[in-house]
Amino acid sequence: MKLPLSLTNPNMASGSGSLMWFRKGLRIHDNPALEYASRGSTCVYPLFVIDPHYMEPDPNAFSPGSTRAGINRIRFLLESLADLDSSLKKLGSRLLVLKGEPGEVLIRCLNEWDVKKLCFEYDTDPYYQALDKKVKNYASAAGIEVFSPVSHTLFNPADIIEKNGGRPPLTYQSFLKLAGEPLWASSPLSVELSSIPPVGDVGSCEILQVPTLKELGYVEEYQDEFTPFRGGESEGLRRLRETLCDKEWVANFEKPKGDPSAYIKPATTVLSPYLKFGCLSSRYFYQCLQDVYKNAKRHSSPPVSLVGQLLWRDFFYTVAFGTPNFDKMKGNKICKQIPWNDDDKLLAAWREARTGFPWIDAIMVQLRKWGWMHHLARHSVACFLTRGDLFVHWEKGRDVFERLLIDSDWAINNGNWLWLSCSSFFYQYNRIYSPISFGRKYDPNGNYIRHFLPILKDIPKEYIYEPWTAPLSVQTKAKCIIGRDYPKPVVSHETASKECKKKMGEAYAVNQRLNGAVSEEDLRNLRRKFAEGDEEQQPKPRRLRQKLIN
DNA sequence: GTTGCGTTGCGACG
DNA sequence: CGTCGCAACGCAAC
Repeated sequence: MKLPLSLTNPNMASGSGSLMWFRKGLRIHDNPALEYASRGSTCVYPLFVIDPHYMEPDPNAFSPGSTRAGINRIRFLLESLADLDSSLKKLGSRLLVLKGEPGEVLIRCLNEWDVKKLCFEYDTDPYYQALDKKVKNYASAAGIEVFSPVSHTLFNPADIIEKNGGRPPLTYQSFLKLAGEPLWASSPLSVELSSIPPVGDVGSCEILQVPTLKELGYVEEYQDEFTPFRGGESEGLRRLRETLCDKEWVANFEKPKGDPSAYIKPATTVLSPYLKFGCLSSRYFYQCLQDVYKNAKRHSSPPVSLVGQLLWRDFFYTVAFGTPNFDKMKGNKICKQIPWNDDDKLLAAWREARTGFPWIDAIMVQLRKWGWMHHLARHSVACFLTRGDLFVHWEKGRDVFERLLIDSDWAINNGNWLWLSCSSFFYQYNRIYSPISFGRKYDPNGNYIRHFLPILKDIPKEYIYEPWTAPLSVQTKAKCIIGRDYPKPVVSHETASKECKKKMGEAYAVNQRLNGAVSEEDLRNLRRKFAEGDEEQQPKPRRLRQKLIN
C-alpha cells in the first residue's frame, strides 16, 4: 500500500532520513532513539517488523498462540502497537508495519529507503545481540550512522560488569553497591515530544496496518477468560498514574508482604508487562517513585520497596548479560548442576493444572487465562515443580512461563527460575513452599481457588486446600468427587519434599566436591543413586528391578 | 578459617 | 501479629 502523499517527504532526494526501529521500547516518552531519529531529520520511518515465528499461529503449540508466545502476550503486543501507531499519528507520523524475518526486512528497508541514521534501543537479550550485530554491520558498511542507546534499564549492564572487574555481581547487595545512583536520577527525561518529521517515501515496500488477532490467523478462541490487562503506552501510563495516587501505599510498599491470592485487586502494581515491552520507561517510573519518597514521612527501601523492584530488574539484566548460557544449566558457570528428572507426565500435570493441589492448579489456571499472577504465586508453583516436590528441570518450567506470561522477560524469567530452583542466587533448599499451607495463610476460605477452579467451588473451606482428605459424603454434596471430577494429588507433599531435600543435599555435595565441574556421568551416577533410594522406600517387583539393572 | 547475612519457609508458641 | 527453633545453604567481608 502506498502512503498518502501528505505523509511523504517531497524533499527526499536532498533530505536526511532516519529509520526508527521499534522492538521493545514501544513508547513515545523517554525514548532517546526516537528523539535522536527525529532531531534534524527531514523524514523518519518508524518501523515495526512482525516476525511470523513470534506472531503467527502454531497449531502444534501446547496453548493457543504462536511458536514462541501465548495468545495473551501476542494480544498485548498488538494492543501496544496500535497504541503506538495512534500516538505517532498525533505527532504527524505513523507506524510502518512490515512482515518477515526482522534482519532481512531491516536490510531491505535500509537499501530502499532514504536512511542516513538507523536508531533503535540497545538490547542485551541474546536474540537481539545476534540480530543487531548483523544489522549494525550492514548499516555501517553502507555508511549509515547507527544510534543504539541504552534506555530499557536504569543502568547499562556493561558498565556495572566493567566496574566489577569484568564479572557480573552475583548478589543483590553487591549489585546495589556497584550501581549507586543512576546518572540521570535528577535530570529531566524527555517525556514529551511535540512532533516527529513526516514519513519518507517507502518505495515498493508493502506497508501493513497493525494487524488484529483475526488477521494474523487466530480464530475466535473458546477461552472464557482473557487477560484483564490491556497493552500499550497509554494504558501503562494510566496504570502508573493510578498507582501513584496512593502515595502512602507506594511509599510503604514491601514486596514480600503482598497477598498472592488477591486477584480482584492485585497486591502489586502489575506494571511488569508494560516495563517488559517498554510501554513504560523504567527510568520514568524510577523518577516518579523518587518524587513520592521525597514527599513522604518515611518509605521502604530496596530490596523490598518499589524502587527495589526496578533494581531487581536491572540486577537480573546485568547477570544475564554477563553470564554465558544464562538460560541453561549446562555450560552455565553460576548454575548448580543438579540431576533433575525428566518426567513429562509430572510436567504435563503441572502445566495443565491437574497436580491435584488446588493452590498450585489455581495458579496455573490464572497463568493460562491471565498471563499474569502474583510474584509469590509464581514462587509457589516454581518451587513445587522443581526442588520442592516434582524435581522436574527448571528449564521446563521456564519454557512454560516464557510462553504464557504477558510480562515474560528473558533475563528476569531465567533469573527467577535459577533462584527458585536453588540453582543460583539462592541456596536454602530446606525452605520449601507448602502447596497446602502457604496459600491458606493468605486466603483461608479459598476464594482464589474457587474462582480459578470452579469445580471446587462448593468444597468446604476445611478441605479446599487438600480436597482428597474430604469424606466422600462431603465430596458428593459438593458435586466434586476427587479422582473423578478433580485429580488426586500427583505426589504426597510430605514424602516428595523430604526426597527433594535429600536429593538437593547430595547434588550440592557433588557440586562442592568437584568445584562446579560436574560431568554428565556424575549426574548419571546421582540419578542412579536416587533411583536406588526410591526402591528402598517402595520396593519394586523383582521383574521390574531386574529391568532397571539391565 | 570464621562470621554475618541473605526480598518473600514452616510450624509452634505467645 | 511477632518471635523462635528447625536445619543449614553460599557468598562476601574480615
